[in-house]
Amino acid sequence: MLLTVQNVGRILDLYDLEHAELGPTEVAAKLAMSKSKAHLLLTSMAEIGLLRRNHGGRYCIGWRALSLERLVAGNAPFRPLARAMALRLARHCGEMIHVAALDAGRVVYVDRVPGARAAKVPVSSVGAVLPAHCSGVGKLLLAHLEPAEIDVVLDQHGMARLTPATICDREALYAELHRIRRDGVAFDREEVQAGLSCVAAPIADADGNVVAAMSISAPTRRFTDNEGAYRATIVNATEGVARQLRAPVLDGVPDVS
Amino acid sequence: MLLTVQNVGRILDLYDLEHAELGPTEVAAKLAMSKSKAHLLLTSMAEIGLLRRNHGGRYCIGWRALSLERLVAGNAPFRPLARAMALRLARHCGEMIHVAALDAGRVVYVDRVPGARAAKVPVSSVGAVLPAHCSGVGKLLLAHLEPAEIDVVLDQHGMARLTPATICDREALYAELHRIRRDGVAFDREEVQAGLSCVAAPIADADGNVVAAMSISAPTRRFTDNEGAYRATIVNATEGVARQLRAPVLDGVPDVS
DNA sequence: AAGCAGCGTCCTGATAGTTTGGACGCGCCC
DNA sequence: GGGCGCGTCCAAACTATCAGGACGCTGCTT
Repeated sequence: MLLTVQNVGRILDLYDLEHAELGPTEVAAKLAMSKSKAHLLLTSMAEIGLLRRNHGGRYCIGWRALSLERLVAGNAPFRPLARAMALRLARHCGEMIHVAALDAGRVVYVDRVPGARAAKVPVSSVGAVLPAHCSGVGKLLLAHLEPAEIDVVLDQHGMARLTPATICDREALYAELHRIRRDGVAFDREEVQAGLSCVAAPIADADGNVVAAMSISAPTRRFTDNEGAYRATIVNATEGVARQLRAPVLDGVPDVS
Repeated sequence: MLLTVQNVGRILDLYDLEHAELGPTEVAAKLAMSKSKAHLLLTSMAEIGLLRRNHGGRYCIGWRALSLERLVAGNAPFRPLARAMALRLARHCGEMIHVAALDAGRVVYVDRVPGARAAKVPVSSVGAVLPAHCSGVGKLLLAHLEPAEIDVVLDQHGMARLTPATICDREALYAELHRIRRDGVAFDREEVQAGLSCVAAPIADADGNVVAAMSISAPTRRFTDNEGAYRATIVNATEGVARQLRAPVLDGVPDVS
């Protein structure tokens, strides 16, 4: 691990919706480094377009993020398939559909399709990042990691409490992940957001590796009323996506890879 | 300029729609560095989420790009204003409207709104990156840099020929940029794409700095028929955006910065 | 109005991380 | 089955990075 690259990552970590601009002094204080080092990192990141220099020497995320985002879309074969399926699901059950993947131990929402009567989910716009120990998709993706990997992730990011229902005990989480592996689905009962529940199922690629997860979210009341149906629906949907991923031949056109 | 950060930038530069995956050997060859160094850079970038490790040790753009994209949106005050204006323009004249900014010497398309009869513009989806010496927005943004900066940009990225009309002579470009500064608008007459022309005008922030450009693109035939009207329209539109940027008080609500 | 405090920026020597080249194991193609 | 190419990993040589301080500036206080 190159230390300079690690510092680049730590600086990017500092940015969120409340902190859209940062100066050298602020960065130096938060990361416990010298001001000159912070300044050098910021100017260098600005030169490669990751950051952008504002009036007055403060730095915000650069336009290059837009072009990078464009490159992400193409190289994940599951993404267009999952999106098409999410659209069908949203039309079918009217709820909020999420597609998420694991990135550096955290959950990234890759896609989001609201249904007609979908619940407002404030924390999960596309690109939003959440810890993996809560949320249906998070626990599900975590459950399909190597056991050693799970510990690394938990050590790295901790187990913050988001609601009274969040699982913050490591042994309890182990048990939960075991259940998830056994059942093939993960439930989130108000662990992320009070009043909001969801059920998630895994999307496996052609090699059987879990590369993403899809979920149906709904207000807890409506969710419990339809729990069985939603569970069956999400499992069918993700298995459908996995089937398409396993089948490289579509419409008689052979894969050209 | 931190060398390691520069290398991160050079690796990101290697990715485009045709090269969505790269391995250490490929990177080492293209950047003339040792394979072990390329490998170390790739793994480090993967650890901070900029890249993502595929099956078989190849690396593609990571999910973090999605979350970064989300952070770009908020911190450019002109962006929502320009978008609203672009929507009005597209409805009004029916053509393709672009909003672009300069990033590390290249043009990044920040927004794109197609009108009802808009021409298909294949090269300019949001996040697309183009050299600055061609295209209306590119020349316009270039024209408002410091003269020394212009040379730096041209030295860095060259002046590739995209169509027979592309300006590839440096003196000719200087003259063109001078005209653009004088007239306040930049024309692109098939310099990027045969059959496609556009007119661009600058968006200036409260300090008078040109932070972005907006353009109306159309098939050359229709464009020349409406040239005067389009020019007046885009100038009015960008001045309208600039006026809103200069006025921190909107609807009687004082700015809370 | 002058002084002060805080910020971003830049410079130079001391240091520690980066770079290199090679060796290993693996899968693929011949 | 053998060879080739790839991704991965290791230890020493070296070069870029790091820390501390000084400068100019802006905005605020006294």
